[in-house]
Amino acid sequence: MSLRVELEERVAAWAIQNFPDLPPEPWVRPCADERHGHFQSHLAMVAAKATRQNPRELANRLAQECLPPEGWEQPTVAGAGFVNYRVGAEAVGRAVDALRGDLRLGVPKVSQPENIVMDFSSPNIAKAMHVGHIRSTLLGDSLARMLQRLGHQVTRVNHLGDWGTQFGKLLLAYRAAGRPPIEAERAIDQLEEFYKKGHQEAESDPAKMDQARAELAALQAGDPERLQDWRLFCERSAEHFRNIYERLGVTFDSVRGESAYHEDLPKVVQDLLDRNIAEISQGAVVIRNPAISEEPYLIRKSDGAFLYATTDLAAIQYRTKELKADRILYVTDSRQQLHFRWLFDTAERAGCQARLEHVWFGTILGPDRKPLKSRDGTPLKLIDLLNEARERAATILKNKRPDLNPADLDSKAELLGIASLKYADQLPNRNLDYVFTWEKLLAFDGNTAPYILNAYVRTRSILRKAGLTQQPNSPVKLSQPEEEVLARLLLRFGDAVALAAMDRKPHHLCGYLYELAAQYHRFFEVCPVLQLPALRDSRLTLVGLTGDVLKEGLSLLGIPTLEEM
RNA sequence: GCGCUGUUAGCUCAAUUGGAUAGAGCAUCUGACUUCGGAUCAGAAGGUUAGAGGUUCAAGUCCUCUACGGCGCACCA
Repeated sequence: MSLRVELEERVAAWAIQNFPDLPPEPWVRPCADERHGHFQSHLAMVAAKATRQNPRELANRLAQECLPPEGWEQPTVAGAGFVNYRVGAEAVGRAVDALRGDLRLGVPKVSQPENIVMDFSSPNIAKAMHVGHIRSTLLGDSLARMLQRLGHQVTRVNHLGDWGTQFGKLLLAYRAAGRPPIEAERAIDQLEEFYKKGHQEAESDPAKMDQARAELAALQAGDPERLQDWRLFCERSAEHFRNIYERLGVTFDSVRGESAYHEDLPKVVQDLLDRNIAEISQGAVVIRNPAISEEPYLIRKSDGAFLYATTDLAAIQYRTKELKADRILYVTDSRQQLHFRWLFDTAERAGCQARLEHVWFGTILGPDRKPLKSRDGTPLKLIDLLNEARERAATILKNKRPDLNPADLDSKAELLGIASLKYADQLPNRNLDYVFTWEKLLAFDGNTAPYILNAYVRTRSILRKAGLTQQPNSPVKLSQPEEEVLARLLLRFGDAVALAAMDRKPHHLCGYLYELAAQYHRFFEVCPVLQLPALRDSRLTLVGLTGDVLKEGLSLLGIPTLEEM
C-alpha cells in the first residue's frame, strides 16, 4: 500500500466521522513542493466552507485528532488551512520492506473487476498501415495492459475494415487485370495499386462506377469467385499487419472484421424501426436526437446499403452478448467524437447495458500543422517509420558501442528504436493534436525511452557486479536524502498506474517513470552501493526494486527492457 | 451557421482534476569522472498561463465574452 493511501484512509475516516455530508474525494495528496511536507490535506478548507467554520481551527483539530501512522512526524498547519505531513525515514524503510515482498509492486487491485472490451488499431484490408494507426494501436495496447494489471478482464479486439465500398473498386481493377497472383513480398503495394487504379477509373467514368458497385454487390451477395479474391486480399493484408504488430509487441484476443457482422445488419435496422427509435427519411433509415445535432444519424442508405454506424451497432450487440462486455472502450482519433456520441446514444436507447466510452486522441499533423502526408502525398507508412526508428538507433549504437557484433547491434537497434517511438508517442496528453517530426518521435536525449532504459541498465549492471544469483532482498535503511526520495518515489508506483488507467492517459505513467529514472541517476551519483559494506545489502535491495519498478512500468507502456545497452 | 476541441518559457510538452513560490526536455551558457556504464549529474538563464471580466479563502484549471488555430456536421469509414 502506498504511503499516501495509508494516510488517506485515516484522514478519510476522520472526514466521514466529523463531516459525513462532504462528498468523498482524495483528501491527501503529495505536496507539489516538498519544503511544505511530503503530503498535504486541504480537507479543513473544504469542510470549513461547507459548514461556515474557521478553516485554521478545523485544520488544527484535524492535525491533533487524526494521527498519522507510526513513524510519521506530528502534522503541522500552514497557509489558509493546509495540514502538512512528513514521513520519517524509518517508516519509509518499513513501507519499502513491505513493497519488496509484494509481487504487484504496490499496484492496487480494483474492488469490482469488469469485462472490458478494448477496440483499437482497426486498420483497413488492402491498405498499408500508416502513422494514423500508431496512436490507436499503442494507446489501446497500453491501456489494455494497465487495466488488466488492475484486475480487469480485458478482451483486445481488432475491428478490421474488411467490408467497405473500397472493395468494389479494388475488385474492378483486379479482375480487369486478369486476377494476377498477389506476391507475399509486396502484397500491400500491389493491392494499393489496384485500388488506386479502380478508384481513378470509377471517379472519372460513371459506367465504371456502376461496375464497381456491381462488384461490391456481387461480393456481398456471396459470389464464390469474388469471395475467393476477397479472402486472398484479407490473408495477404493479415500478413502485413502481423509483421507490424509483432515488431510492436501488440496482440489481440479477437480479430473480427466488419464483414463478420454483415448478416446481422438488416435485423439491427429493423429492430430499431420496430421500436420507433429509427425512422425513414428521404428513403434512408435515420435516428434523430436534437440534443446531439440537427442532422440525423444514418444507419441505412436510401439504396439499401448499410453504413459504418450499422456495423458498430451490430458489434455492440455481439460484444455485450457473446463477449459479456461490462464496458467497451473505443480508441480512435478525435474526429469521430460525434459519431460515437450518436452510437452510444442509440445503443443506450436500444437498451444496451454496457458502459460505452470513447477514448479519443488528437489528429496527427505535419510541421505545417496540417494533416501529415509524406512527400508523395500519401500517408506516411508505419513500416517506414519503424525502419527509420531502427536505422537511427543503429547509427547511435555504432558510435557508442563499436564492440558490438552485427547481430547484437541489430536486435538492440530494433528494441531501442521502437522503444523511443512508443515512449514519444505516449508522452504527450492524448487529447492534444500531434505535430509529427522525426526528431521528436525518435529522440534519444532527455525525457525519452533510452533515458529510462539507461537507468534500468544501470540497476542491472550493479547487480551483476555484486555477483548476485538472485534478487537482493534485505531490510532497507535510508541514510541519505537521495535514498529516501528514491524510496518514497518507488512507493508511488501504484498511484501512478491507477491514475493513468482511470484517466485512460498513459502519459501520467511516463511522467512518473521519468521522475523515477532521474531520481535513480541522482542516487547513483552520490550513493556508492558496492563500496560501503554496512550499506551494501540495503542499497542493493533499493537498486533491485528500482529496476523492478522501471521494468514493470515500461512493460505497461508496451516497452521491453534490455540488460545492457 | 451550429457543435466539439485547443492556445502555458524561443521550440515540444507537464502541472495528481480548484490548492501554497506554474515544472521538465530540447536549444543556449557554466561546471563535475583515474569511481557501481558520461545514453550521467550539478548549476544559470528563460513566464502578465492568448486577452478582458467574473466566482472563490485559493484559478493555468470553473463561468461569460473576445481573438486566433484544428476538427466534425445524411447517404465514406
